[in-house]
Amino acid sequence: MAGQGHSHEQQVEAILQEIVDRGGRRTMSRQAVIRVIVDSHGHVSADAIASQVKKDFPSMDVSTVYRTLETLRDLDIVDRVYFADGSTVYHLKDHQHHHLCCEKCGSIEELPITLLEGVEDLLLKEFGFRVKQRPLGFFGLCAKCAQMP
Amino acid sequence: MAGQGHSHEQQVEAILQEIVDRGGRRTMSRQAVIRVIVDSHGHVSADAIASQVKKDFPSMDVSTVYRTLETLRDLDIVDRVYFADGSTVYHLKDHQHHHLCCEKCGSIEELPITLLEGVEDLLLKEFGFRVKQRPLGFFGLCAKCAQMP
DNA sequence: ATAATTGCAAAGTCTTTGCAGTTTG
DNA sequence: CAAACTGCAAAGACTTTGCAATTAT
Repeated sequence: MAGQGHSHEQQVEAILQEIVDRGGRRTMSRQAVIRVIVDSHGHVSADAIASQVKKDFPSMDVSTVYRTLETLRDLDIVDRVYFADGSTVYHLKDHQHHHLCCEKCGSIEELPITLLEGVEDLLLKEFGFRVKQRPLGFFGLCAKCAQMP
Repeated sequence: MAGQGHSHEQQVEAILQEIVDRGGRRTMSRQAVIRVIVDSHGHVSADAIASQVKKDFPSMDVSTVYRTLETLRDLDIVDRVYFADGSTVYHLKDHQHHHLCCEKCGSIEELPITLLEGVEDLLLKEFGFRVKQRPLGFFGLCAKCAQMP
């Protein structure tokens, strides 16, 4: 499994290893994509990954990024999240959390996935609805931007 | 189908009137689109609106649906919501609520928008983050589907 | 060797836009 | 009549896919 509190380098390594273990192959493209995801603290768009990777491998095509992303999702290593503002980001699955997304400065702060546990319990007790845990993005103004109008 | 027909009729009328009041024009296309939104209990995709409307007005183009939707959003009558499963729906703004979306049977249940007030207060007090109210969709299994596995 | 993977080009969604003709006020 | 609105076609953003060439094992 992907390592917990180790260096990013090791984490990339662990994920590549997991791909290999499951019959996939170790390639530069995959390494590059995984590196960006790991480095990015857990929330990047496909496009951001592509541009980032192209700095080192200009020949890399977006389709390869999407295919790598698909592979990582199939392996349950990466999760695709659709935010309430319509944007789409990818992040490591062992790094689940909600987000505070500032609409003004674009900053993204992470929040424990447990934040909504109370609400989820209520939905179960009250409606019998079993929520499937999904990282959510709350949009609004961060502390800084809320102060200076 | 004809149960609430009349009150819906009036609601459509009111919205058309509001468009006119603000300088817009009363057209059949708009009336048809608005009718579908009003009838649909508050959550329809652009595509669903288009197919619905085309039953009566086969010549209606999707672009007109999108433009009408844009107009209604500009007038703050309709809201566009991006759900966490990647789907996009439109609903009347005066009818704000969260949703319980069953991944199995596709049912959508409405919840008071106040559901997350506690969480929002916490985010404000704890992080100084001012959440902009947005209807969210919680995905999972509804009571019925949760029982029969 | 041989099966997985990639780059490229093309296609598929969903949504928006330019334009010329039509309709509303 | 003038401005607003519509249909149609085309384009744009984002994502997926077919295929021949490349690469990892």
